[in-house]
Amino acid sequence: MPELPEVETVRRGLEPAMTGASVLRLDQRRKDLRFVFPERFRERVEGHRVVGLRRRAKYILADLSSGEALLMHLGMSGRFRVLAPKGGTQRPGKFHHEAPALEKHDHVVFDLSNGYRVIYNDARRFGFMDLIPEGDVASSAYLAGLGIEPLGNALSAEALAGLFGGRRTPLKAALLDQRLIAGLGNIYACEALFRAGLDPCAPAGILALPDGAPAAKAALLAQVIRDVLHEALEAGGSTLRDFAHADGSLGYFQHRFKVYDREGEPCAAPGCGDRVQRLVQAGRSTFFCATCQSPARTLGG
DNA sequence: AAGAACTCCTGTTGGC
DNA sequence: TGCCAACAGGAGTTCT
Repeated sequence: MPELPEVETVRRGLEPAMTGASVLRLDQRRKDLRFVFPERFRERVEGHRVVGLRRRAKYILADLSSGEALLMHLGMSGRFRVLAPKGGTQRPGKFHHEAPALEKHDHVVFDLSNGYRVIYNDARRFGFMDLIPEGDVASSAYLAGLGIEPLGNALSAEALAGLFGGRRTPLKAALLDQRLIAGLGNIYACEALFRAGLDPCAPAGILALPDGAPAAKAALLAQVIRDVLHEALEAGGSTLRDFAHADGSLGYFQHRFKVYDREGEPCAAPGCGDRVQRLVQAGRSTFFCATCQSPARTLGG
């Protein structure tokens, strides 16, 4: 499920349960997810406090008092359930004795000193976890090559032109390339291109002028990427109130996508009248409106 | 060396 | 109802 807004929503949901609490017990219920768990995983986590919870791109990082960071990636189907302690959060050490039985694909269980229980569930097991010394996190193979965070000021017209300039790979593929922009996935790549009126098949290099300066559509694309991510974050955040029962997908279904997964439906643009089409790029479905995102409009903007 | 194809795994959906 | 193929929000590796 997770692209950047979903991962950030999950991080915020985990925060009250994990930040400041110690991991009393870690139950690792199989030897691997996408990769084998780190050596002595349980021993290296148990007894240590979660000093902070961060996010980089689609990774969640729990900084531990041991000096290591627990790095977690949700892959395609990873999700967390957060079970509140019986009697509320003001009763440290009280466990939810009536915790429901574990479910299929529950792979890791964290029991925390504040009574919360956090369960990682991942049917497809494309997710993974690792432990990395704090000082090596930024230079780790996971994070070192990641591109810019798309939520902040780093995503500017100039940045887009610099990253995409000269590339002949399709715009859609460039948006999915985590080495360029870190955090976009298939949904928001489709949605952003629709909002910007850009042809997913157009070469990424059109965002830069011949002299390398950003084209007008680079500013537009940067803006709509930020917009669509912020809107998705708000949709996720709106459900955070009862995140104690969250499964990570909360907020997700509230989104109303303009093109994603809407093949054959009318284009959402007023007066357009065309229908959303689907094509496959680099093995992934691209949804778009051939009228609103025509090559002519793409070049014109 | 860029870009596309293939790969991991399981669950869901849609067609017949 | 069963059966089977296609597809799924990610991303590393392997090909051309």
